[in-house]
This record gives sequence, C-alpha cells and structure tokens, in this order.
Amino acid sequence: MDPNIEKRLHQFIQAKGLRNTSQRNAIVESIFSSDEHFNADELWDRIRKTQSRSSRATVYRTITLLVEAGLLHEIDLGDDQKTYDPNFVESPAHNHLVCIDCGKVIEFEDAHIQLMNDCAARRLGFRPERQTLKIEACCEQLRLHGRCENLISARIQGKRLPKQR
Amino acid sequence: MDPNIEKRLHQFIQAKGLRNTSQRNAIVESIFSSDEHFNADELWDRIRKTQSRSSRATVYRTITLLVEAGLLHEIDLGDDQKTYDPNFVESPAHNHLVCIDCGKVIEFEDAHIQLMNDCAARRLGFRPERQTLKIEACCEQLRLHGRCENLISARIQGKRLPKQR
DNA sequence: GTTATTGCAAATGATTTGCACAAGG
DNA sequence: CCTTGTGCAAATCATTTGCAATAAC
Repeated sequence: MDPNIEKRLHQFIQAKGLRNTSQRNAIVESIFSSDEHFNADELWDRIRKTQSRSSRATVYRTITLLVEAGLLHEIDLGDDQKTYDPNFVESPAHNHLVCIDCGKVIEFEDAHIQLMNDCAARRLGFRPERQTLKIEACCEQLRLHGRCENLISARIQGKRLPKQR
Repeated sequence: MDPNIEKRLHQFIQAKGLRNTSQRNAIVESIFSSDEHFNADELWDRIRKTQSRSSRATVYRTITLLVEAGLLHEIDLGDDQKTYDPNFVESPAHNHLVCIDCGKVIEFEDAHIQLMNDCAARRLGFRPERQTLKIEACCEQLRLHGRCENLISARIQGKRLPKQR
C-alpha cells in the first residue's frame, strides 16, 4: 500500500478523532492493495474471502469515510451503480476510457486535455476544481480482427457487460 | 418543440409499433418545452402542475423510452440521482460545467476539446463513440466580488446545493 | 378484437440508519 | 469510563414490475 495513502489516512483519522479498528484496517487494506475499481458489494465480497470479518454496513461506512478523506473517488461508469476508483492518489488527474465491447476501463493521463479543459472553464468565468472525462469507445482489435482478449476474458469471468446504447 | 425531435420520436414510435397516448405526449411536451435538466420526480411535479394527469410509473417509463430513442441523455451531476438532459438533439456534443458554489450547470461546446479527446481514444486503440466531460468549478464572480447572482437565486429557490468535497 | 398502455400498489435493490453491544484510547 | 465503531435488522429512497383495467388502432 502506497505510504502516501497511509500517511494521509492517518492524518485524517487523527484530525477527526477517529479510532483504529481491525475492520476498517482490513477494508482499507483490501481497497488499496489493488488498483481495481469496485462497487460496495464487490468490495464486501473481497473482504469476505479473506480471514477478516466485517459487516456490509461497515464496508459502506468505510467507503464514505475514504471518499470524504479524498483518498477514494466515486466515478460513473454508466452502469447504474456507484463505482469507486482507488487510483486518484497516485494519478490525481487521470481520465477513463470505457470499452463498449467488453467493459474494460483504461485509465490515461493527458496534459493537453487537462490544460484545454482548464482554459475552457476560465473562459466561462470559473476557476476549475475538478474535471471528469469519460470516453466510451469500441475496440479496434475487435473490429479489425474479429476478436479481443478483453472481451473473451470478460465473458469467461461473467462480468456484466455494458449496455449498448 | 424542435420539429427534429418530433420527427425522430415519431420514427421511433413507428418502428417499435408503439401507440400514441395523451399521457406520453404530455410528458414529452413537458420535457422538450424547456432546456432544463431534471430528474424523474421533478418531471413528475412539473406534469402535475399542468392539467394533464399521469402516474409516476408512466413518467419513468417515458423517460426510459426517450433515452432508448437517444432523444434524452442521462447525465451525472454528482448528486446521487439520475439527471436528464434534453439538449443533446440540438447540440450533440456539448459538455457540462457545474458551479460548485451554486450548482448552476452551464453547457458549452468546444471543437478543440472534442478533437483532442477523440485523438486520445484513437491513440489507445479505440474508436470513440461518446465522450462525457464534466468540469466542476468555482465562480470567479463570487471570489472577486463576494457575490454571485446564481448563488443568490439558487438560495431563494431553495435548490439543493452541491456538496463541497 | 388484439395488443400496447396505464395506474396502482407491491417488489426490488442499493444504501443508510437506530440501537444495543463491543472495544479503542 | 467515555465515546467511537460495529453488526444486525429495519428503514429509506429511487426505480421497476405484476396485474387488472383501459384505450389505441
């Protein structure tokens, strides 16, 4: 787990006068030991597969806490549920590309995009705080070669695929 | 109401073998007689203020229909509920700037932004279908002059203001 | 007549909350 | 101790759905 996250969380815990509990630690550990996106229930499942025990309510409460602390971001992948992204501490300005074919989410950074959006906001008379860019796109692999590894593995894993619009 | 919308809706209705009902017509009319964003309940309230009668279920069903038809877009304003935007027929490529101070949503278009995002997707090996950009920003008026008309009117109207993060 | 549509009320599903008990500091 | 944290089950809230009645075509 990124020491930076550890430090910021500790600070937050201190400042709020919160306590150190095994459940919360296990949940935080589970979240930041991977760069996977997740929703509340997926996280709860992950926790249950470990030796640690924690209720669904505590999972929700911990997520809320981390979002408040700015360590976890709520993102919208367009699938009618809240998805959480643990990677904003490491890359505070990343964007998302969601594959329409297989649901795979690719994170990317682009200084030009960032700057251009920034300018747009200023032109409108605002000071930008946060920008969210999501690109939904089709896989060229699939188009050109008729197959795409991501799609195949998504099907095998039984992931819920994005609804075509 | 934009004749273009009328035409596309008519086509969709035809193609799907749907019927022409007064409830649906009233809801569609209410949606596209304004460029306001709304959520399901706000729309239901609007309908109830007119002489036409319609159940909440029908409102939901009509929204679903229009989203399927591509006439209405679901957007994420970050306030934990689905918001709908009726303006994508007129400006298919607009972006949103949300004021953190007063919640006002400004729609804007920018060909450069559009193009740059497009390139980013292609570089990653995808063919972009749809891009969603939301910029959250603070009002310079408020910062410089200590007041902003939007904020004042939002408070008067009792709008739910965005949560500060 | 058929089949889509509506309204109602009940069901759903994700998330939140009240409360009694447990456990950090 | 005192207060925060937890687990459970119940509550909430937006949305969806089953069904019987209604209305397009």
